[in-house]
Amino acid sequence: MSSMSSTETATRKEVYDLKSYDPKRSIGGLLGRVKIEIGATLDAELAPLDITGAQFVILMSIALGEADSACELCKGISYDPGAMTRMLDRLERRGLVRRVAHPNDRRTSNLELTAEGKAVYPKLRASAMKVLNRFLHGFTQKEARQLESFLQRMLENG
Amino acid sequence: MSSMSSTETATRKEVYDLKSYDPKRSIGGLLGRVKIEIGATLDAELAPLDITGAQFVILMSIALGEADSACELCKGISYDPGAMTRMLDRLERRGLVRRVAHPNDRRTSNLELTAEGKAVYPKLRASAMKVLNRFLHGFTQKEARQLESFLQRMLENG
DNA sequence: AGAATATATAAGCCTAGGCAAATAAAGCCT
DNA sequence: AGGCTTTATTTGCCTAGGCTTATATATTCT
Repeated sequence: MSSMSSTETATRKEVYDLKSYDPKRSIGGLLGRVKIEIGATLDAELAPLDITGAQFVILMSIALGEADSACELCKGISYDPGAMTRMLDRLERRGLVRRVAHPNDRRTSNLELTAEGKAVYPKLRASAMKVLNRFLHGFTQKEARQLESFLQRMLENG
Repeated sequence: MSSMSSTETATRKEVYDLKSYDPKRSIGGLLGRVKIEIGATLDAELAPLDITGAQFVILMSIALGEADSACELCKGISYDPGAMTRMLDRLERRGLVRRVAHPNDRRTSNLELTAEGKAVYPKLRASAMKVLNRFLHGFTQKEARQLESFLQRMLENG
């Protein structure tokens, strides 16, 4: 465990208190703005492919085999089922995704990338990487791993 | 400057490369999910006050004197001007915000919290703090400051 | 097997943000 | 002053997600 600085006491368990909490400079405010900036930059990067940030998330999930049905997709990323139906309609119309009949369960469909979807995937991956690397410019590997660890810990607290 | 580990070379300037990049565990993916989780938790916390997360951001900006017009608000948080007009309409209808004529510029209005808005503000502040502290459970002050610094650096890279 | 329950998707309605065009008021230029 | 540009806000139209209800299919229970 790390040592405590002189401003920390054994009774102070929480990061922010009424005096020190500055909404704008807080982790909450910063996180929101960073997310917006990354999102906007990614959207700009994906615009030539005519793919939105939201579509990017879905396509990546399918490509990585994290979900092979609409329902699993929704669970994985807290997305509304109704919105997911329409999202998949759009991706199917665009020729990137295919709904394939499930052999044992007629309620659901297995989701697959089409040939075109598979062709686009590496570009999506590269775009996301490029954007992230830009925002992480000047970060050492160690710092990046530490940031990942902080965010992971926050998720686990949720 | 920090020293480089054995896995870092002078030529490796970027955090993610094609081999190591795992979209889901990446800082981008984690950031998105943490933002969603914090947002959902804050919404639940604010629900009794009948105030949404989006409204929270606006009210806090006005309360902190970061913006006294719709235009400044939009610039500060990358929000659409049209959406802002309607957002302020809603907040005004709810009696939390007031548009006051600007003495020298008849294009714009100064924004103020009403008495009710001022009364709600401390509750908003406390709610946000509570939510953040929950997600930062187990973080030392030092770690929290480091996370703030990382996010700030990302913003500056944007 | 039959009934009750759970799951997966879809459709309808509502709200809210993004974009573009419209309006109004400043500011500037000469 | 008159005209051009910029700034601030507003409105209409479009898109997309959230919530609720409907429908079809599985699963479970007895």
